[in-house]
Amino acid sequence: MVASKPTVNDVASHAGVSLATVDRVVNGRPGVRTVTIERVNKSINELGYIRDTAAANLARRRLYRFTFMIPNTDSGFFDSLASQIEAQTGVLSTERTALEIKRITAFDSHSVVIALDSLDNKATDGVALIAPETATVRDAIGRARARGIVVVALISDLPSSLRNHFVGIDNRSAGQTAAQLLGRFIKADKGSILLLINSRLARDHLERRHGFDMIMSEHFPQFKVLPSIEARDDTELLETVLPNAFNEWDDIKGVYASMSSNKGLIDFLGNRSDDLMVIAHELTPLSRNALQRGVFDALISQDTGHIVRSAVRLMRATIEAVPYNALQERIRIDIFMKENLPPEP
Amino acid sequence: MVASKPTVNDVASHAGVSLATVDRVVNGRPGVRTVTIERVNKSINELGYIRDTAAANLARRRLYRFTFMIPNTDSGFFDSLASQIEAQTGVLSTERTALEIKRITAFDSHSVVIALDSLDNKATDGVALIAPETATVRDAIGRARARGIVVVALISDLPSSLRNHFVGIDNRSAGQTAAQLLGRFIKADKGSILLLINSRLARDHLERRHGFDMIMSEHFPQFKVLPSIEARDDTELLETVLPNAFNEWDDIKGVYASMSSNKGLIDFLGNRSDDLMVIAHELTPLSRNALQRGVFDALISQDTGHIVRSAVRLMRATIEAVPYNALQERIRIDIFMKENLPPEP
DNA sequence: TTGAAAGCGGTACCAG
DNA sequence: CTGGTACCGCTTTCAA
Repeated sequence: MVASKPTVNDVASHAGVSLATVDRVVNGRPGVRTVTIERVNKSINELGYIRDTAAANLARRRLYRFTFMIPNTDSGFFDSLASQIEAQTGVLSTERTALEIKRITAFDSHSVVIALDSLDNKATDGVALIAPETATVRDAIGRARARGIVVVALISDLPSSLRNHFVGIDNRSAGQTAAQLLGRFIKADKGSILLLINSRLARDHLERRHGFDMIMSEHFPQFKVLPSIEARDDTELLETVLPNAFNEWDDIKGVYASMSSNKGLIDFLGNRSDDLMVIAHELTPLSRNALQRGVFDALISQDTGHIVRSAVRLMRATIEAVPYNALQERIRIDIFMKENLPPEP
Repeated sequence: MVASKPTVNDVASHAGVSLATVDRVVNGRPGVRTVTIERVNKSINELGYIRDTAAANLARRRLYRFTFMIPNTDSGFFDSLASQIEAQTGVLSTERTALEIKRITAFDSHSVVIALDSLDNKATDGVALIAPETATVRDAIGRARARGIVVVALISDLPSSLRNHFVGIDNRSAGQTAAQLLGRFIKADKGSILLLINSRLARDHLERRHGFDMIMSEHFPQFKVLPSIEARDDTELLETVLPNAFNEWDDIKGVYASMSSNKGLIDFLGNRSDDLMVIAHELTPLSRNALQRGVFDALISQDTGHIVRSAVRLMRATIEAVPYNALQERIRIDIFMKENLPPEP
């Protein structure tokens, strides 16, 4: 009964013009008189025409080629990100989008710069990047963009060069969330809190620390937050650094591990049995297991599937110069406890 | 350089058959000799063909009409669900799917039965249902299905009639999560905990209570969980019931509000100032505000957008008789605190 | 049991 | 500036 959606054909006949002209107007292509444009737009409004993007993509047959640059660190989180990218590859091939993964050396601007400069703008339309915020990286991003490659920041923001082109959680809020949970979980009425980060160059970890400190000093002044330990996702490094910390400070009641590889920490904590409260980041097979065994008390996480899909949408929107609602696409800060863990993939 | 994805045409010529035959095989339609089927499948595998669903839908031009039956209770949660359905309507019109909302009387099987029986199977392909688990509802679901209408349960499972056709959170886990949070948040070393539910007929609330009790007795035996109060999303009822409860039990240290309308509870708590810990369900404008003001300490929630999209995918998959990965589509149990609230919509 | 051909809603090239 | 038309990848009559 309900007339089906109007198509370009309906608009064309209603406006008394040809298909081609309607197409020109709809896609804002040049070569149409203003009066004609107005006539077509009038018909579009009157008929309530909405473009069928699926059909458009089919006809257009444009292929988007995107590269994801992921640190090659031994981290379940980046592995999960990579596997999500692979998982999306199948789905996206239907949407004329091809994804490629390039592993770069972690915490190394130079590696990022080389990877970025070697990008062929004939074979790559966009790149999603996890990188430290340094001057050389910023310059390389500028060069890639000058060659017409769209660049977005993943996980860790690069506001100096990629304003509004960031896909990831609000890390300050993540740090605040961790602080609130940890502060409430710790039963003792005083003590120290240990904070582990990847690297002082990583903006995401700095932001988390800021958020964490803010809540701690405001709501839990009875706890003392120790200086951050830089762990660099380095399991061996942690093997020496952690015992030292616990020797030096004998009243540690909580740990906030903001880094992306938890192996060293879990190994260390697994051998202890005290009432330490531990909050870590990112849901991975390792951290899931630690949560289930009670080694971790909660996890702050971000959905890697969401991140990948959002990054793709952001790159496409940028290329097509259509709006992208960053607020709406904002990645959630997930809180996981043993009880609300999602099923294993 | 990379040859583009193979199409039905490639498969057809590779297998030495026509387009129509490939289509028959791909879609499992009858009327093809077994040998031919095998030949086509062989080509499909060799070429790595994957069906372009966008093009398929375009050609198929089938329209799916789905109805969502939502309780008409004064609840921000159901409103949010309804607005998500409306929001999806635009997007889905592109995917040849039309959504309709029908508000039914809350907690009333009779209303559900009437709505279900009045569904025209010529105008409706599927219905997503929030309903109590009663015999009359089960029978009405049976009749709708007999008429060829696909039925799925939303939010609250109806396992007796809709095995594997449920979209919502695992409510037992949700109750466990609430218990774990509440138990950890409460600083006192003993006291009572108040539990509020919608209705004893609502399976979701029963499951939450079970999960809650399980964790409480196992990990927090020092707290006493009081009998559930049935609140029926009725603000006025709560106005009398809550003061009574707090008079009768003067050592209440925590509240777990499992119902979907929090208005009455917030009004009541807003006038008190004690160290009560409160965990409620569902992120709505009201509960968001309560969280921000510190009236609530945490929220257990489920993403209404996800639920709507998942329900649509489940109904479509059922109609097309293609597999639906319930595990993969499982709705997350979200935990929100003041610090990790998503931006307002 | 199979194939040819006409679309689905758009896009893009080529003429006029 | 505008129109005609041949596709895009797949489905669906209608005949053979």
